[in-house]
Amino acid sequence: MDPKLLSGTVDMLILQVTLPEPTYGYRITQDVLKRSEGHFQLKEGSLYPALHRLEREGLLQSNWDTAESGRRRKYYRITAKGKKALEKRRAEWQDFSIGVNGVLGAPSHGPGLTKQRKGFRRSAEKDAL
Amino acid sequence: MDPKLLSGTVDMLILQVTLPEPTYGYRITQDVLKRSEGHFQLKEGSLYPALHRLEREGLLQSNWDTAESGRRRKYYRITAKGKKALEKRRAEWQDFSIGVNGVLGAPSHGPGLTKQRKGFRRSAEKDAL
DNA sequence: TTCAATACATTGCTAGCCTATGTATAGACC
DNA sequence: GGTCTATACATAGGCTAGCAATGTATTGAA
Repeated sequence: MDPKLLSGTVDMLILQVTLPEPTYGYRITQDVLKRSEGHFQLKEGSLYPALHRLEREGLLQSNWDTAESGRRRKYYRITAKGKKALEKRRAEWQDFSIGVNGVLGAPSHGPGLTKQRKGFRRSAEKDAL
Repeated sequence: MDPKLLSGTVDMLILQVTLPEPTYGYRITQDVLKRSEGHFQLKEGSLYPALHRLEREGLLQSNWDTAESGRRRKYYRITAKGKKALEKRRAEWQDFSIGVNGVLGAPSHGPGLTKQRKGFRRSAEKDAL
């Protein structure tokens, strides 16, 4: 997987997985790996700077806690501002995805995609492939 | 549109639009803009370096020509190597797209992420292809 | 005690998209 | 002629963010 592709989606992915409940860095990597069907292996060098960035921007809040196992973990929870930002980024992703698939001449589908355009993409498919 | 998202797809998009017939820089920007439903405005500062890069890598070949209009244009055509690379990048894009949509979750009935559940997912990625 | 997994963090590198800027021509309009 | 817009190619410099490499530390199993 070309790491360049991931660029710009990492924040969205992180916000998304913090949505159901507060979680912590290491678990986020496992979550993303699993939920992406093994496609994304979020590296520490990307994850932790991203978490710090998101907290700095007020999209996440954190607190240290110690699990029963005895391990210290920094739990992150999404803020109201973070939820709004997530909404926006999801919408951007939809647009982006539609755009790319439009150029590729492929149909675009995705979660929560409710605005399939009518007759969009007509010219694209005749010369695709 | 967050420019970061585009990162890593520009080459693929360019290769794709050169597939049907040799074309030139300015036209590529117009093509991409149109075929993406106005979502992508490929900037010169991204386009021309990308074209040079692709040529350097042997995925495109170019030649100067003068159109009937009298304008000098640099026409790019895709090479065999370029076609292979395009195939690969298309496949990568598919994987990537599936991965992101997997993390974002299943289509929510009634768009919005407020009614997110855990343990969704299965149906989302099937039709993402 | 040795190793893997868990857990957080930073430094420095690199790639690539963009803004800004530059050059030049064609065609339209006044 | 003069001016404006669209067309057409190109580069320099800045910024961002993902990554590899590295460091620290704990838990639990072999």
